[in-house]
Amino acid sequence: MKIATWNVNSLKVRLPQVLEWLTLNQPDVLCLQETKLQDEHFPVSEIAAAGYQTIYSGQKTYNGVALLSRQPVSEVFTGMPGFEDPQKRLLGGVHDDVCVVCIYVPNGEHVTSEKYQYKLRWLAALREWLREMLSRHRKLVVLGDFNIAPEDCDVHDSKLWEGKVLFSELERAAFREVLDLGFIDSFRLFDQPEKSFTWWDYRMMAFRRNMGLRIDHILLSRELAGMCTACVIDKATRRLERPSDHAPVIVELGGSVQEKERSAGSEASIRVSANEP
DNA sequence: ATGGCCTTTATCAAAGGA
Repeated sequence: MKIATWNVNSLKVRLPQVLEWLTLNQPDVLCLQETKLQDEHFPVSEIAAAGYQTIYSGQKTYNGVALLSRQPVSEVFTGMPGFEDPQKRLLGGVHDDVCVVCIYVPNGEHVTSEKYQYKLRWLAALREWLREMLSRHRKLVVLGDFNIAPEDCDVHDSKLWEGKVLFSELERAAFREVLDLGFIDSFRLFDQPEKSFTWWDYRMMAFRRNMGLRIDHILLSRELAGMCTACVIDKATRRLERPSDHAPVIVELGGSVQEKERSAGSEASIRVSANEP
């Protein structure tokens, strides 16, 4: 099972890239953020033509999240119960037996901004809600644009970013508190290239100079982490003409013991048949 | 050097993103 997240920075602009990306990567689930579309304008039929069902929660101009999937999603939810928020930043549901939560954490603007306080409130509400979700779903994935670089190695220049929004202590502490509920940062389950990032500013030739941050994440419950066989950042998509400023992140699941044995068995049988005269 | 770019909006300048 392949699950991915991508902040597209306007689905209207990026729709051709999204359709191309689906064809190329064949994910089971793709979560989108910053669709910036009201629900009545969501391109349901174009995405259906590519073989994907959709759930979405959008608004005019800002925010907006969506979940594209091969199989239908059940138990669909939008927003967090008990946290009234006109900004459309969260949705999810159960795909196969995996509960998927797609999030677009507030940016925060600046550490002295009222929007920063909103970001911290939003993250506290997320933590408490996820605590409850974990008690109900052993297979839970929380993915999206967290707008937080968790560690020094997730920032191209940690001295420069010290204390700044996206890397401030309070944001990083909030991220750790979510992990402490029992989530694993899938990207760090594997050896990764040095200076791996998911976002690069459009300005300053930041992408060419790899001046980025790793702020898009895929967090897995322990049970899913045990099945995870890969997590990669799709940097190639950031190189396209007229790109989003974020690159997609992809996890591969299904590495349970049974799955591994099954795939090892089929490889062996292929090898045997290939050796036959 | 405190900007640079991109997207949106009852555009043509300003806000927001990160």
